[in-house]
This record gives sequence, C-alpha cells and structure tokens, in this order.
Amino acid sequence: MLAQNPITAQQKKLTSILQQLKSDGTIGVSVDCVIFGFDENELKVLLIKSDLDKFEGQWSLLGDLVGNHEDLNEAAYRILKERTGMDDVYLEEVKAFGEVGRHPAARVVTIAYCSLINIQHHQLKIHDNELHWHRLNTLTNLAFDHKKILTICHEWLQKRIQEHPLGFSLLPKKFSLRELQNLYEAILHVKLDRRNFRKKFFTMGLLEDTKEYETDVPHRPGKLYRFNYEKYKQKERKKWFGIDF
Amino acid sequence: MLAQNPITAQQKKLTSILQQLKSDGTIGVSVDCVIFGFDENELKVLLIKSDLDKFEGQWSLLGDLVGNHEDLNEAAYRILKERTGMDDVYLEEVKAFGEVGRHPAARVVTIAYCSLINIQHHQLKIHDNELHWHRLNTLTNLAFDHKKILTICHEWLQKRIQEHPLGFSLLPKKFSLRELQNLYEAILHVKLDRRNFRKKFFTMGLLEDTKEYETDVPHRPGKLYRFNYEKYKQKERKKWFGIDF
DNA sequence: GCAAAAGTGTTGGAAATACACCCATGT
DNA sequence: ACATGGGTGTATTTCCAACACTTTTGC
Repeated sequence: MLAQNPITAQQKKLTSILQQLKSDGTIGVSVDCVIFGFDENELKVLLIKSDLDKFEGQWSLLGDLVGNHEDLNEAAYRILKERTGMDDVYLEEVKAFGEVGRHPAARVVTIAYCSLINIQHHQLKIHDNELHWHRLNTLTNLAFDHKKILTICHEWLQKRIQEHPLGFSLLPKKFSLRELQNLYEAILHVKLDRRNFRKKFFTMGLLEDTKEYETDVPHRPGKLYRFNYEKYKQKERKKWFGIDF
Repeated sequence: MLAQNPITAQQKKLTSILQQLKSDGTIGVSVDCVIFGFDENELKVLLIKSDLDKFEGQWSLLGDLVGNHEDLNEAAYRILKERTGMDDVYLEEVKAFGEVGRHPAARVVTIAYCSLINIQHHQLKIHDNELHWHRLNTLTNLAFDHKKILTICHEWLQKRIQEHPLGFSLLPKKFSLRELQNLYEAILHVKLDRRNFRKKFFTMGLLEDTKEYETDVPHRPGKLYRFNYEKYKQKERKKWFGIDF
C-alpha cells in the first residue's frame, strides 16, 4: 500500500469538524468549485469521488470548508491549487447555496465558484487523486445538491461568456477560430454560422494574428490567434441601455 | 421611557452570539438586505443606524445572522418582514461577501440580497425604528463594508432591470409611462428618449391599459398601465446568442 | 485528385436612433 | 391664454441573419 494520501487525511479532518459543527449548532461555510474544461469539442467538468458513506459511489464537486482566516476567494484558490496544481486560473463567485438540509452531516452554507481551466496544461496532477473529467450530458446524480449547483453554474457561464471574454481560459494561448467557435457552440449548445461568427470577432478587434498556423491537421491549417487582454481592458465600454425581456 | 424596543433586544442577543463565535473561532453567516425604493424620482435605499460602537453614527444595511434551521432566503424574508412589515416583496440573492476583516466583532460571511419595495405602501412601520430612506448620491461612508455591498447591488440592479421586469416592484400597481421612464432613468442614470422608450414597452406587449388616468396632476393626465406578469411568464424566450464584449 | 476544412462578401429585413408637432388638462 | 407634460410617426442608420463558392493542405 501507498502512504496515506494527503487528500484522504484531509477528509478525515473534515468529518470531525463537521461533527463539531453539528453538536455546536453553528453553521459551516464552505466553497465549492465548478471546474470546467474543454476537450474533444465538449465541455467537461472536474469531479471527485464522494467520500461520504451516504453518497458512496457518487461524484461531487471539489470543495472544502473555509478557513477562519481565509477569504472566500482564497479558499477557492487553495482548493484549485491543492487539487489541480494550478494557480493562474479563472475563478469567479457565482452564488451561495444555503438550504437547511443540503448537507447530511451538518448545516453548511456553500459558496459556488465557477472556474475555467485549459485541460491540456494539467493532465499531470489529476492522475493522483480520485478526480475525473466528466461530460456534462451524461451525468448521473451527484452528491449533495451538486447537480443543482452545476446546472446553475453552467447557465451562469452561458450568459457570462457572451458578455465577457472568459472563454479563452479554456483554450490554449494560441487558438484557431474554429476552436473558438466549437467552444461557444459547446457551451451554448447551439450551432452558429461560421462567417458571422468570424465577422463578429474580427470586428471586435480583440484577436491578434500570431502569423502562425495549425499543424498536424489533415486539412488546410487555420491561422492561430491570441486574445488581446490589454486592448480589451482599454476598450471603451458603452452600450448602456438595451431594455428587453 | 418606553418599554424596551424589540429590535434593540435583538441586537443585544446578536452581540453575544458574535462574541461566542469569536471565541469559538467559527464563522458566522449573515444576510444583508439592500432595500431599494423609488420616491420623488430618485432611487432610495433603506438604512438603519448602526448599533456597534465602532460604527457609531454611521448607517448600515438591514441584516441579521442566519438561524440554524433557516434557509438563506427565509432569513432575508424574515428581516424584511421584521423591519418593514412586508412579506410580498421582490427579493433576490446578489453575492456573498466574506473578507476576513469585514466585521470587527467576529468572522462573518454575509450573503447580500437586493430587494425592491414600493415606498408608498410602507410608510407606517418605518417610523418605529431607526430606519431611514437615503438618496444614493449623497451617502457618506456606511458601516462595515456596506458601501461596497450597496454599490455592487446597485450595479447588479442596473443590469438586471434591463433584462427582467423587476422595476414594477418599485411602482404602484398602476403607473404611467412617465413614472416608468423616470424609474429607469433614475436607476440607470441616463436620459432616455421618450418616444423610443414608449415604443419599446408597447412593442414588448406586456403593458395592459387600465383605462384609467392620472389624477391631481397639473397638466394633461397620462394613461395608467399595469404590468401583465401572466403574459410575461408565457412569453417565448428566444434571443439566445449575442456575443459582445 | 479527392476529402476536409479555411477563408471570404453581399444582400434584405429588423431594430435602434434621432427628431418635432399637436393635444388635453389645470390654473 | 398659457404652461406643462401627454401623445404620436417617419426617415435614417446600424446591426443581424442568411447564404455559396474558391482555396489550401494532407493523404
């Protein structure tokens, strides 16, 4: 047998803290990360085997209790770092979930975070733990209320990605327009017109031509682009007003 | 002297709970309500005199710790009910605030809610407490991080009101188009073209003509309309896709 | 030379904007 | 009669949606 896995040790500690909470009658605060990745033209989510008996065999989001001297954001970053080894990821708070019965062991309010990472860059760390990338469609029921959290984070992402340049976090630094379009189609679950899609991004003027091309593709290689964050930040925000519901 | 105010009693209890939390080293969970009203063509926010010595003389949002057997939403509704007497208000979660130092007495994570109420309907209850409606512009610094929470809720509202029919919660059931436009102008802080504004709302087809007119106005009275929630709910949602950032 | 995807423009319709005059009411 | 805001229509522009053929590369 291997030496005890650090994650397992951590889970034992967690259980004892939850018991403590329960007997105190106080409320625990946790953070759960919905970690999205994009691979094989599909949106994937990173899940871990649940360690609670009650949810044996089910998958759950990556989460942990928030430390006493730790901001919520810090806690979310810590979880990502511990589990994936990454610390330069996109991460944003989505919503709090606090129903009374949502955690079987104690009263726990959780803050859900959405994070986007590039799968290619992080194959390594993941093999260690009981972590796997799952397709969104073929998900059975998850532990806790994690299915609900996942659904809401996905909907949040669908809206968010149309108004902010998050998507690039899921792609390599240099990407083709085809990859970008596949990404949007996968997340929004729609088919988009190729010419209009290109026109849209070109007229935004935020894609930078790298002068490089795809390699190892069995067809004409596409140009590779890079997203220009600097230009985006300096871009004048207008478009105030568009009532519609 | 009057008999002790129930709110004051509650605050004392609160203080003792916070001390308990601090000595435990556990995290408290609270809810804060940003209650918006619309009066004299201005957006107002309902604040209470802070009861902490540290923030003496400053105003704060209406909030309370979440009970152990109480959902977050329930807690928010309870606070509104206790302070304003209302229970049919619009209420929606906006964001969690959990910085380590945000509460001087203990570690408290708060979930901010945005609520919209019609000022005319609730003059009564408010006189009892140390509650006042404040203009948004002329706000000095608030207690805790409440200024930040307020700003974020206002920005959230600006966006939200353009995509969902929340605004009507701030108006009487029957309202003129002028009132509606004033509301949007106040919240968004812009001037809108009257004819285009009307056209927009008429073509949405969700305003119902009540056949009634304004009274007591020193000019030609405007028609009164009612928002048709039924029709809104049945309305086909489309407009999927509009990338722009 | 063939398969597969890259790349590229135009057109018609819908929606947003800008804009000015007459009308109904209270004083 | 006059002051105040209510009510309405049109012309222009801008944005979005639909749509097909040629080019480049690997095999």
